[in-house]
Amino acid sequence: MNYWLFKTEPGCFSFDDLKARPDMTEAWDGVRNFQARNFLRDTIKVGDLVLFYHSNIPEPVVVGLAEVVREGYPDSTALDPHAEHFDPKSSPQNPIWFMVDVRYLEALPKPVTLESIKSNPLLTDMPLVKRSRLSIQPVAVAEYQTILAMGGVETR
DNA sequence: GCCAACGTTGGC
DNA sequence: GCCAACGTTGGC
Repeated sequence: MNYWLFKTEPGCFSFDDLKARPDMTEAWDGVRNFQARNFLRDTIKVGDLVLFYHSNIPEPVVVGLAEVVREGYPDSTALDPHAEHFDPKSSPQNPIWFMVDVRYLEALPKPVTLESIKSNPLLTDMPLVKRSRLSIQPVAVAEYQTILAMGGVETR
């Protein structure tokens, strides 16, 4: 079991969008960064838990939790010439880009802002804090638990 | 909307 | 294989 932080721009695909369509597939397309791709293709497994993060807004924030329900498979938008993120170097025989499917779990009672993450000494090693632009990031167990506690989630 | 950080591309 | 140019991300 591993923990992750997935970034999205809520104007593009928000946590509420995921909640509204819990059985949706192919939602997580368009990741075009090799490090993130490697996580999607090789490391992320069914049952892994995801912190859902909204970026590129006035107050960036972790809004909720999701669960991986399908492991890495080829990103169809890379193969579609009409898609925004089409990559001509990708092909069905040799797909370059991958995505996973996630399912809505729950919203954090108290969303955890980037500001509060940055000011927590327990979280200084997170890629998020080190100003990485990585859109798919691993999260340590202790970091995950810290953020859940900050978010007001009762740990069982 | 600005701009710093940083990943990618391509000329050499 | 270096590195300058360029494009994108994302906080502010």
